[in-house]
Amino acid sequence: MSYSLPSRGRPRDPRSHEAIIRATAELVVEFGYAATSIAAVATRAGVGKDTIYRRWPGKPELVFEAVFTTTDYAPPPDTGTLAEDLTVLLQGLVDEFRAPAAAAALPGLLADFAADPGLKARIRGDFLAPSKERLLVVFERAVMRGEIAAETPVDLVLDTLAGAVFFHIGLVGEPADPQLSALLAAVVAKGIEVR
Amino acid sequence: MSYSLPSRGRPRDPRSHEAIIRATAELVVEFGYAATSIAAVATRAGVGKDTIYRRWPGKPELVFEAVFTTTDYAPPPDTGTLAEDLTVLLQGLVDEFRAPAAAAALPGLLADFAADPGLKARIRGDFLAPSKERLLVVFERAVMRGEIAAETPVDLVLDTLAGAVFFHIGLVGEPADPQLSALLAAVVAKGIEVR
Amino acid sequence: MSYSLPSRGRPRDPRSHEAIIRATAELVVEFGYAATSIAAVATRAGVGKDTIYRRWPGKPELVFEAVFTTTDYAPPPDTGTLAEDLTVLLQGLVDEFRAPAAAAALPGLLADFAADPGLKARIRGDFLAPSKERLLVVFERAVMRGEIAAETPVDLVLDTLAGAVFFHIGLVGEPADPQLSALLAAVVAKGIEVR
Amino acid sequence: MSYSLPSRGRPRDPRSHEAIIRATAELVVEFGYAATSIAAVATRAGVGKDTIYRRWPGKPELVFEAVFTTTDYAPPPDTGTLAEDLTVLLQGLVDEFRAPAAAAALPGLLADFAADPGLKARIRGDFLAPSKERLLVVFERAVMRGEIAAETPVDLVLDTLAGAVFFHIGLVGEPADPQLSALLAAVVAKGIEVR
DNA sequence: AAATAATCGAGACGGTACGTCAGGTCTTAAA
DNA sequence: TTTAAGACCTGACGTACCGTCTCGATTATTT
Repeated sequence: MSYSLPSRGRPRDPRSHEAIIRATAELVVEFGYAATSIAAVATRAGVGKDTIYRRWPGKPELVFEAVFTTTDYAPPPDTGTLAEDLTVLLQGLVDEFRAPAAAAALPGLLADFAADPGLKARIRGDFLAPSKERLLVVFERAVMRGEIAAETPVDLVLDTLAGAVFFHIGLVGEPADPQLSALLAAVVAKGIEVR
Repeated sequence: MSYSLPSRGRPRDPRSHEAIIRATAELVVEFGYAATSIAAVATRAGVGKDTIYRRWPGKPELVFEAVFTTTDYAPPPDTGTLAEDLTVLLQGLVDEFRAPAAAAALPGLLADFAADPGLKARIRGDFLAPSKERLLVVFERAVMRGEIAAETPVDLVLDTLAGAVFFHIGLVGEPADPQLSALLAAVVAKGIEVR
Repeated sequence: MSYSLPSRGRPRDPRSHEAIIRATAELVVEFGYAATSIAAVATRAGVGKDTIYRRWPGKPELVFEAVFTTTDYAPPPDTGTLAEDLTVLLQGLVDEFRAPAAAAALPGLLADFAADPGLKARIRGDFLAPSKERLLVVFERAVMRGEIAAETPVDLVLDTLAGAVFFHIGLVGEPADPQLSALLAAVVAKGIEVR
Repeated sequence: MSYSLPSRGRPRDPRSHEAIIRATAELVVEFGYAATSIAAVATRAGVGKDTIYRRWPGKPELVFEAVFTTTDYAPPPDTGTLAEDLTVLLQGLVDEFRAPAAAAALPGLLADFAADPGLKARIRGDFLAPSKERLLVVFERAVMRGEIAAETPVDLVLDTLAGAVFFHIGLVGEPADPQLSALLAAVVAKGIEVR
């Protein structure tokens, strides 16, 4: 996610970018999303505030990038059954939501995205896009195996999976349950299977 | 949810209480959760700020009460099948989440609750308690009918249902789909049925 | 200085009056004039705020009475010479200004009196009246002794004496100088003597 | 009186400084010292509150600077006699105390300075310093002329003059008497003269 | 080499909201 | 009618962030 592209003049220092991202992630973990101010990020990164605003429109976009840099380019799971594929996929979501920075940032971050009309449209794109691609492949294979119908609503299933994990982990703050992914995957898989 | 109970001295004016609640709900609908300030609520309610702080510890608690005064004491559905019971129950959640004030407040409200350790513990209690009671009854009947196992995890199912609706409606902002409740209920019901 | 006179119903409890005066004097000494609030006085006196407002119009009047209850009905000095009479009179002023409660209250008290048109007119009356009476007698005797002219401006001399003591003691906070009264009296006496 | 001296970053806008000073002086004249709030100053000056707090620690320091910007660098009077020198000097004090802003601000200002231990020490320095320098020169000349003793207590005389004027003009609010300076100067001069 | 231009850290700028506190009035039940 | 208690509205307090701006200085590209 990049936000500008100048050409002449002094080029932007990439070390600033990195320092800002790191400072943001640290502060979010230490103090939470709401208590993380741009000014504090600038101070910790040893950077001027403008250097931040020059690169990101605001806190939501900055924190999003700082927290989700570990964009997983993991290949879609292919275990042979829908339930196990979903388990792997869900475990990825769980891991993502349970990462310290993400866990600390997600509720406030999603709230800020939802509150801004321009950002709201990007929740599905920015937050869920990687998972959706993998889910699509998983579904394709499941359709070919005859496990689910071709018209199974991907978005709704994805919202359900993400919503369940977000609510269970991010909001309610349930302790880590190693069987969560398998349990949820089993329910959903069985729920959408044709027979 | 009440926050005080004095006895001597001038009693608190219930009209202030009501005016504050109404003003809060209006402002949340008009400007959103984040842009609703205590001072603005006080002004619109024709009330001093202290009168608000005397009754509620802060914005989250105030908005929660203002938005969820319509605590539904609806009886648990009893249609005869789990899927239909869940459909009714889910429709209640959808209606609740789609109410103007709730839709405007929920993301920010849940974020503020999640950010405060003291409030986080109350998300399950305050937000989900009514639904959980009804779901428990629905599950009891389903167990008696032999549709689901006795040990079906109520909390996880509830988090899934609420999370799905919150993500789909509240965050992503999908347009109203009259079949959403039925679809989701069918998937989950089938997913947790014993056979 | 009394501010009200009811007649029917429950009579006012004189112990409240005393408790309020004492609490006021204590708080002024402990925290200063500005930091002494009516609410704090009420709490320490074990009294409701209205009981205070029913007897005094506001903080300035209350503190004035609390701090200057020791209204000195001392007779005018009569030592035989103007300089010595003035020394005694001045020592009275110095003692009054150096009393803990008065020292703590005077600057703020005079400021509040000066800021209110209604009270400003009473500075000369309430604060300086007792001293003026005694100074008048002292002057009469000095005139008869031929030390000063008959038309010596009493008010101006009194303002000078009071102003000097207030500035030196109350504002600048000079440490106690036992010779201050004599020194100042000598200067002024010599300054206004006819020869 | 300056309160900060940074070097890096955007320099402070001198127009803000000027606008704040002017707004302060205006408000003090219009509404009095106590009724002049920092917020009101900020609004009238078209300035944020922080811009004020960045330059002055609080209202007393701000008002002091706003009211006494006309620091008189007038040379010490040199008329040939102590009494006339004092008359000129006193007339300067009278003019200063009778200036609209000063008259409106002085009682409250001095009270706030006296109430704060840190500021109290500065009354003699900030308020009286210019007059003291001139009085010292006047006294030196008077000593050389043999009018007064070398050890005449400058501070006490200054407190007396300032206190007299402050009490007579500032507190009691006596109307303008063109002969006041001469009268007071005559008394004090005669009072401290050696013969 | 000189001019142009965008960057950098720093921090001032006008706003807005925060949560607390004081002032002075009003309202209860009890005396 | 007073009392203690305490709620009420108003408005000021001093702090913290917001996102923009202005400074001198630095580092590129363009002339």
